[in-house]
Amino acid sequence: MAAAIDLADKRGLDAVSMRAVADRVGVTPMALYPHVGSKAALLDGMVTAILRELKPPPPTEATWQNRLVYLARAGRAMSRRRPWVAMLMFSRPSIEPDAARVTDAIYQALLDAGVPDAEVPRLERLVSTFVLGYGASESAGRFASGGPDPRGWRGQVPGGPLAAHERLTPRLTSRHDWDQEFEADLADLQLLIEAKTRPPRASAGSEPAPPS
Amino acid sequence: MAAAIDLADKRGLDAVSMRAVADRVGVTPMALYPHVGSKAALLDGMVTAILRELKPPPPTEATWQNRLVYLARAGRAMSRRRPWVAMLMFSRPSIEPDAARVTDAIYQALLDAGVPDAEVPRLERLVSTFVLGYGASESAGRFASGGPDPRGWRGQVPGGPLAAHERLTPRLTSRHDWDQEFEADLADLQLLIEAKTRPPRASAGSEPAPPS
DNA sequence: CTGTATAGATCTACACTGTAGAGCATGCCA
DNA sequence: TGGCATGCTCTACAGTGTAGATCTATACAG
Repeated sequence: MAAAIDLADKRGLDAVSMRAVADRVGVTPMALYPHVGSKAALLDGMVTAILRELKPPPPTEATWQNRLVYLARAGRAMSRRRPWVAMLMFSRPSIEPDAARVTDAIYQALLDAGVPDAEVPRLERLVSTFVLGYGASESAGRFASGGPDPRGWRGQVPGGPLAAHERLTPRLTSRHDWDQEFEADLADLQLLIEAKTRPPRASAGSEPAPPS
Repeated sequence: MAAAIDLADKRGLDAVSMRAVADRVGVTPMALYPHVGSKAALLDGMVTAILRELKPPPPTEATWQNRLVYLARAGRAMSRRRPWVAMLMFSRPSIEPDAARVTDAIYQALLDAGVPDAEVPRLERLVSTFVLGYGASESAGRFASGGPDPRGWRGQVPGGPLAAHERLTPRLTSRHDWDQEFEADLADLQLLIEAKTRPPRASAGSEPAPPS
């Protein structure tokens, strides 16, 4: 497992092949199979190992905000250190024991915040999905801005000009600080959580039907 | 492109190989290269095509809430119809023209909601990252619950029992409605956006929401 | 009508992938 | 000493993306 992780860190996830891992362990590819089962299981084991080395949740005495922010930052840090984990984690059930450990910490923070029990699991998924999505976007290239050259959206678009883009141009051309954005997002999510500590109310309004 | 998408729809993304696509087009694998450049470019082209077939944003007369919800639902619907797109989209810069079209619609909705210009791009990414993450989690298996059998987290965990899980057991064992959860998440994000329509404050005080 | 240029498809080949199946060596227990 | 299980190795197969050279059919100049 360690060999596989090291390989992914140094030469990318694509370089993690049975043969490469076996070589690094000093063994024949087929020797791995009794131990890891399959390539998919190997990738699974890699995230499990990473998840396990995620530092224990912060002490209970800290405020729930601090604990939540700590966990979120830890998640993002993990995904920056290993740009390959985020994508893998999307394909792993979040129920497995190691993931459940950190899930539980988030549950706890939300409970301490005063979120009603019925809302806790959903909000946990909301938060963790966002953190994971942010990490994946960063490391897989979705957030790649290409610098201050807005050639992408300025290219002619069939449906006419992009009004909002035009208006926001100054905001879009300046280079971006992704750390800062993440922190701002966390603050907003915190806000959202605080809003849920008050009794829930029904939403209003009629919405257009979604496309099938 | 259509052949590749059809293949992915019917036999999964892994079945999309140069040879398979070429076969379906009635041509030799190498004949594709002058047209698509590479396998990576082919996958890129697939999402581009999907993005392009995403219905045009709803009419401007609708409320911003309706437009936002419409777009979010459309995104999720897309990721349910083609379970392979969400993961691919994480590795595609969101700047490209086709993506920019829907990005612009979200910008517009946020602007109409009264979100200050400086916050709009970030909030757009917050929302779209979540929607994409939700879709990816659903279709790649992260949200796989395994039904009402909580064997996963109930398995012995080295660091002691999972207190919050224990407390939330009744909420966790019941089967889940992911449509409903998505809607609830959207409502929450809407709430968050409304909170940002008030002038941005430097500190993080928590004020109850005044009536609109 | 002929000759040639050119765009596009093809064929072959290479290095590589995950893994099934058979064979082989070593250590433990009777 | 024999039997046996465990763990490793070897070979092989069907598949991958794609570089390089070759072939073919079409369009156009004379």
